[in-house]
Amino acid sequence: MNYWLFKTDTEDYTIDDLKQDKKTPWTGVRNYQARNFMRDHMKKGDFVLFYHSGGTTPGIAGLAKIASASYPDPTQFDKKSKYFDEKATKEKPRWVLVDIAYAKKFKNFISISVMRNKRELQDMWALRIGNRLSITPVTKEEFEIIQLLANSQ
DNA sequence: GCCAACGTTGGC
DNA sequence: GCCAACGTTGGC
Repeated sequence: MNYWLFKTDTEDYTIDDLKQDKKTPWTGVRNYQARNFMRDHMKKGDFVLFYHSGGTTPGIAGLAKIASASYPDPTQFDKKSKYFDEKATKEKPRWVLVDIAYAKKFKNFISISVMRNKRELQDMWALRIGNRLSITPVTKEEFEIIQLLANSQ
C-alpha cells in the first residue's frame, strides 16, 4: 500500500468535481518523475491526498483512491488537446495516467500553513521548497497525521 | 501581480 | 554533455 499527494489547480478541477464524477482519468501529467511514479509505483487501492493549489487557500481538500493500473494517456495522441505530444506514438506512448476515484471530502480543509506548522509533516515532499511536482509520495506516518487533522474537531 | 525555483529545450 | 534561455508552477 502506497500513499500519494495529487495537486490540482482549483481553476481546472476540484474535490467537488471528483465527487460528482466519482471517478476520473488523471490526464495531462507531463513530467517524467511524476509519470514514473504512476507507471512504476502506483497500485489500485492506493490512497491519494487531493491537494488544491492556485486557489485562495492551498491545501488538502479530501481523499481519493487509485482506481486503475497505469495506461497510456489518450490526450497525448489528440492533436486538439493542449496535452498533445507529437513525439508520442501509439506503439511507444510517452505518457501514462491512472484513474482516481472519489473517497471523501475532509471535514477539515487542511491548509498548507497548518501542514507547515506540524512538526511531523516538516519533511513532506510536497512541502519542500520549490517543489513543482504534481504527484508526490507520502509516507504512512504523514498520511496518518493528515487523517487526524482532517477529522479532529 | 510578483518572483523564486525548477524542468525542458536547443545550440554548441 | 554542458549550460543559457525560456516557460511554467505555485505560494505569497
